[in-house]
Amino acid sequence: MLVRDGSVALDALSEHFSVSKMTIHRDLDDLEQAGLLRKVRGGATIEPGTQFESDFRFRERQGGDVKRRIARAALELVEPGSTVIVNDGSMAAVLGAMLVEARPLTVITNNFAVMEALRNERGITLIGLGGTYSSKYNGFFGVVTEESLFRLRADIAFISTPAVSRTTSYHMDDAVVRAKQAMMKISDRKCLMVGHQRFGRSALHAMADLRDFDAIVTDAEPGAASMEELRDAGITLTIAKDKAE
Amino acid sequence: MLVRDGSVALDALSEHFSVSKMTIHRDLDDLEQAGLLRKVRGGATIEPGTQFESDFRFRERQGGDVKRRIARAALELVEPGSTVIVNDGSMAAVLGAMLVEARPLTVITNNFAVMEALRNERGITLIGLGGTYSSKYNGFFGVVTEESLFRLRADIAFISTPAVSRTTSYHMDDAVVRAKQAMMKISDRKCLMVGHQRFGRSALHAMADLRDFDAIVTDAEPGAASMEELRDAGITLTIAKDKAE
DNA sequence: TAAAAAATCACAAAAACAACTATATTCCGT
DNA sequence: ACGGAATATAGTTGTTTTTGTGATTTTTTA
Repeated sequence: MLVRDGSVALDALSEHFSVSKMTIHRDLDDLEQAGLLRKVRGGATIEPGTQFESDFRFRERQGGDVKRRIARAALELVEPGSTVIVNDGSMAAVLGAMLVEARPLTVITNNFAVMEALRNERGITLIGLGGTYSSKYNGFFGVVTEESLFRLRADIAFISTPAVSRTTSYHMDDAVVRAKQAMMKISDRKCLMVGHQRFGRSALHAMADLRDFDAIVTDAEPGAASMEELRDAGITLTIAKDKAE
Repeated sequence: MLVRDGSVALDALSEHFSVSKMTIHRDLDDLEQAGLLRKVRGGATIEPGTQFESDFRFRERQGGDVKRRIARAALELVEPGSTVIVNDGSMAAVLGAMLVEARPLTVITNNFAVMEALRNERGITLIGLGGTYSSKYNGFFGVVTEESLFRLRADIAFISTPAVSRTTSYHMDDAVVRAKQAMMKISDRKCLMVGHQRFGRSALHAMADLRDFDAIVTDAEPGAASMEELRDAGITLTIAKDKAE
């Protein structure tokens, strides 16, 4: 129900499963503990907040068009023969699948969806990053991931983010931040991919300053306030045009 | 009753067949195991659940009979709560899918099929090993894999091999051998899984001496010559019995 | 600020589970 | 065909877990 509608009422759940509200409360508490949803008054939601990021299975279904546009614009930066890093996230997964168009390539990723998509493609050398699997992000994280990264280097890293406030990008999860930072450290060039609605949001952990990126690809101009802040900081956005191609 | 009504109450079944509720419980457990229904509090239903679709019980059916038998015997060595390593290969993949039965577990693997099977199972902490993906072996290998392993430790490692000659196991691929050896090094106990036809064969690279393993599981006795060599070396095989269970 | 709605708490009740006992059924050698 | 061991099946009892109820507190709304 959450994946379909984004949120549910407690009463609806109680009715649907014919159990008491108390039971629903308790079960939602458990699910919240497990990080699968966020309890709100009167029910539960899967929409992300500052501390909560929704399950990738939900994010995967959202805004496919926007993601495709941004990914396609990002793809322009990839030179055949180079080594590319793709981070976690559903937008990154879309880009990952497109990488076959720039063959031959070496692709480094901790994103399980990208591994699935590229593993049997000829002309793609796939280097998977290990670590502890997170089903929420559908990827690998942790010390193992970071240590593996420091044995490698890449020409360009594609990083995505759920929140950009002023000139800083944020993420609610510590381990995810560290993985992204490690990826940036070992790459000559860095490209940030972010939907225009993600501007003006923030989250618990700061991830990187926008000036650290060589390119910032988005699908449309964010609000005037954000634009001004960016202009002041001398940051230019690459706007992925409507499905020209 | 399920087909007609979609669900049944445990009390109704108990009354209808005039047996105790306990008996109904046990029978429903069996039927659930066989994948015919789903137990819910107070009864059973055939409505599909959310988690239910990726049904491991059916997944296990893929893979030859021999592999299944060896894997099931190997499963006996797994204690709930421990850390298990599963190496590459299709027999290992069959074992990997069975590991849900010994939950909770931490599973370390470079086997892509195992990652696919276990990644969304609750009660399984999946630690994927990174490295260069090999589509031939459907897994990850190379320096990154080995280095990652040395940051970890495990209670038991399940290693498979395509060739055993005298008291040594072999593999044709250098990188695979190194990964397997690294896995053995960081595990308290080691278990070798090998089909009986693989005895009396050899390959380019020596992998390990059979005496290094705490258990060697196979499906049937190999030829008399092999048996004698093993006996002389004081090695005992565990023969996985025919589909007992 | 009071009324209403929702969430929480504490305890009773129901259900599920585990361990053990009893009873039936099958298998085997004679 | 028989007795008896081995095995499978069902029942009992006691424990643990889950759920429901109604009182109580907190939060929201008017």
